[in-house]
Amino acid sequence: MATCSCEINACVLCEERLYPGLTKEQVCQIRERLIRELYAPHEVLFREGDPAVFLFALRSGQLKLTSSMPDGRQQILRIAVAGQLLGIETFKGQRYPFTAEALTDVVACKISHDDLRQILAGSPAIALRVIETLSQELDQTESLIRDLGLKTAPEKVSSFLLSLIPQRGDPGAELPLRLSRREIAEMLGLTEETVSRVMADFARKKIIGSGKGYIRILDRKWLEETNGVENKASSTERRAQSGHS
Amino acid sequence: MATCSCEINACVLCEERLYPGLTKEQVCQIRERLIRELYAPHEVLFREGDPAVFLFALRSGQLKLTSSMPDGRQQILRIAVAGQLLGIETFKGQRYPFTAEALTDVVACKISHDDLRQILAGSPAIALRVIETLSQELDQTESLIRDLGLKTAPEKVSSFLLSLIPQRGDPGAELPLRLSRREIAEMLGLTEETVSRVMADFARKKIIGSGKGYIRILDRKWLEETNGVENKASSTERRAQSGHS
DNA sequence: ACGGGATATTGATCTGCATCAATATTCACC
DNA sequence: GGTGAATATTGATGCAGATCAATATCCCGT
Repeated sequence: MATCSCEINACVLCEERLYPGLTKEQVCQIRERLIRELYAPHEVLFREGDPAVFLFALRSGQLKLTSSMPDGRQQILRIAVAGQLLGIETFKGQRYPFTAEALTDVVACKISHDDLRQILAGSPAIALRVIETLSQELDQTESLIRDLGLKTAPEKVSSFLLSLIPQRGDPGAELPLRLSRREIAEMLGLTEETVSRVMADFARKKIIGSGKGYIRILDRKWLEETNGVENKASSTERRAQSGHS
Repeated sequence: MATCSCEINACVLCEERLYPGLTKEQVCQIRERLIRELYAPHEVLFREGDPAVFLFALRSGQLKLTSSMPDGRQQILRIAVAGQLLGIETFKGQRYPFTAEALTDVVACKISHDDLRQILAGSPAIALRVIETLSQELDQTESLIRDLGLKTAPEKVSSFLLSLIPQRGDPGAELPLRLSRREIAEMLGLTEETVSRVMADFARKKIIGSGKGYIRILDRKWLEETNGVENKASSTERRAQSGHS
């Protein structure tokens, strides 16, 4: 039949335009393999070490992906945003390598590995889309490595703050901050005290304005210089500004 | 025609069995888009910030992927091994996000983004293969984040040493060590002095034996405990504070 | 509006690793 | 096999950020 009741499942895997060569029937067959799920903030989609049965296509909202050590130390690997595919690291693996926890209300489509594999085998357009998503995730992850491996605490925080700025939209507007100090610390490899101190310092210097649950970037240029990634022209005297003693 | 002279280009993208639905002619057409290249140790395939024209499929050898800050601080993002695809992060991007430098003799197949896109659009088997590779790279990168973000120097070095052990083969054998102390440090977010000290300490404790250009794992279990990933209650169980959220 | 737990700020001190420094070893090349 | 440059080891000292500690503030349910 030409219609089915699966529209509610709309996500990165089920937009009709991704299947140019397929009939509506076939598209519906694909869609029926997807299970739409809703999660509230703090809900866990899956835990590190669990058998990896499903993948998740994130339709809306944000997740944090964390890995922890037996003694309780925890690291945020990445913040997943709408459009990304979760758990693809287990494409050939057995267990989820991280815990996925909702930061906001989340809508996600769940699908089994085997089903995804079949869909990919039959639809190059979807496969391309997945490759693009994975590329983006890899890029995002590599950026975090840069931050963790060679930046000082203020540089890390600058980097983090800059990452909050949306590509489109007013950069001077209030930006929602969904992570606690502890979570920011867990992302940047710092302690919450250090994050708090650095952000207080930034606020004192009028680099940012901070309220509860949001921040406002007041001096983006300063952050971009402090975060260290930008222009290589002023490389020589750069290090002077880092600590004020 | 049924034969062409492109066999020399064999790599992850050009194994015939990956194109089950295609004729030999078509496979040869794909292969002709690939350019095989050879690199000696220390040769650079491309530099961070260069316009990203080509992707590289690594056929044999190892590469280090590095990113550096204007003041010279440098971070190894990942060691790429045979089978991986390089520069896919730029699938939609403009510039390489890292420098790729050969650690060993390297054979790689070079291909333009557009050509790869066409191949992927026409061959789901290849696309699946690329997805698997990307998954592996993402997993590898996430592991490094764990090391960088929440491990101490000895834990980092343990982690690194364990990563040298091949899946198959005698774990007690001499393992080739292609990275200098400085490079190990650049990978783990340490200094070369610290790496040297930790490794000297490990050698003193008979955890490893070290010679020129190789190391030998003498006490793998100890490393696995020290690296912290497995269950370890021996040293500090008092820190575990069951704080969920 | 109140009380109590979670989260954040701020201060004082400690420490793991960086930094600075001085050899020691290996390697490349003639 | 000797000479110098790159790499590695080892020691001494310093500091950024962790840790410990004491409020302060927010948040939510009743």
